Amino acid sequence: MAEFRDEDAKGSIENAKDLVVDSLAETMDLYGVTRSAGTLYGTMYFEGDMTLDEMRDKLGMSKPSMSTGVKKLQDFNVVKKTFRRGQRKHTYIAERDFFRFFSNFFSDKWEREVNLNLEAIRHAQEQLSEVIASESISSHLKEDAEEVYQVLEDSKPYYYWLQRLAAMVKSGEIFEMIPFHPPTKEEKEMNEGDT
Amino acid sequence: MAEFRDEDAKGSIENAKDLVVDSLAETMDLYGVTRSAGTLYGTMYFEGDMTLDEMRDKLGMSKPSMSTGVKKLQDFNVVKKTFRRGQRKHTYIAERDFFRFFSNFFSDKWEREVNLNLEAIRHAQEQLSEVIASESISSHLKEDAEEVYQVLEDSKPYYYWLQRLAAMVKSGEIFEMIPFHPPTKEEKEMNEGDT
DNA sequence: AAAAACGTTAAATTATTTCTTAACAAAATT
DNA sequence: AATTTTGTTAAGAAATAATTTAACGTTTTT
Repeated sequence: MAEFRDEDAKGSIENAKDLVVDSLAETMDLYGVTRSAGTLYGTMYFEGDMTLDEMRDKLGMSKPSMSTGVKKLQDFNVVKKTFRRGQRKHTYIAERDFFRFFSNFFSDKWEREVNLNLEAIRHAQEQLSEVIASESISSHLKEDAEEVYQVLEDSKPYYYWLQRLAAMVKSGEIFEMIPFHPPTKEEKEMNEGDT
Repeated sequence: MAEFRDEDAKGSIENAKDLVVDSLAETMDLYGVTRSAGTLYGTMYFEGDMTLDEMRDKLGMSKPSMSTGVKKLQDFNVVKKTFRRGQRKHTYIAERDFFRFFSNFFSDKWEREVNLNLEAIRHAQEQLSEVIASESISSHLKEDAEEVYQVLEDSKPYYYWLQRLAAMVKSGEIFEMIPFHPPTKEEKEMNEGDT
């Protein structure tokens, strides 16, 4: 009989973890990470370091899927390879500090955004400059080119700002700047709709 | 002859815009927005307000695609319906201020992340509490439940912090806090690899 | 009021992505 | 050195997602 209750309790604990794993997966889905990668991350979040075989057993998926999933999560900088003494298989560990998760994930994305777009803008402005400089082109078109040039020029401050933000997030400076605190009354109320 | 140069110039301008449209689309792809929605946004960014038919003509896609694409972008709060006087067709306009784009896009996502996960945590902790409170369960399992409970509890400060960040981004406070400035020497160097 | 135009929804097709099984390459053990 | 064991790559199958055509309801114009 006690045996039976223990089985129930075990299920309850697993169930509780699954609730959170699912919401972590949905969160990552929000940012364009596939649900299965998100589920893998969530699982590793609770299980600590794991081998590919352990992941496969836990998730009931194939080993190549685990391999590619881990790789993807490594690309996002939220999973790292670890050493487990006397363990032949590779082990991997998920970033369990969500502040660092945030930092790694978004600073990377934002840096890529900045580089990507500033480069596109540079090339675009080069082309536009040719049109603007050319003598044998109608003034109407030149004005068009100038207008587009200016629109691009005006967008640069945003990218410089984002670059700063990314740096501050990467360094952790942002976490000093915006301290965390116990939730205010309003914040608590926002999450007490359906008790 | 001048006619011909003008055609070239027109192509150059379109080409320059396309470069940036593509990088905007790739950027949005980075955050999980489909490329075609990103392309649509980029197009609207340069064209100003547009009707569905104008989008269809510009992108060479079907009207329902434009309709659903616009709807998606409205969900992200980066496109709004506008009034164009004496125009029967609906018109839509893209958010052209990237600061506001950032603000609308991320504050929404982050709020959803917070609500989603705090709710999951609340439910999970309820379940775990039952296990912890129960008399007829082995102490080993109770410890497990308590450990998981604590892990969840420890993650809450992150969500409260994210909630604050989202609020500051939404209100624009963050843009005062992290001012934008001309790029520093290092920042410029980062984007002058291939001139 | 009838006809036309517009936007959305539904159904079907197409394309893309994800996942698995199978084959391979690399590493470690015996 | 030979044999396992492990991880990744390749190819095929399955599942998802995106796109289009067609149909519908609504609004606007005449």
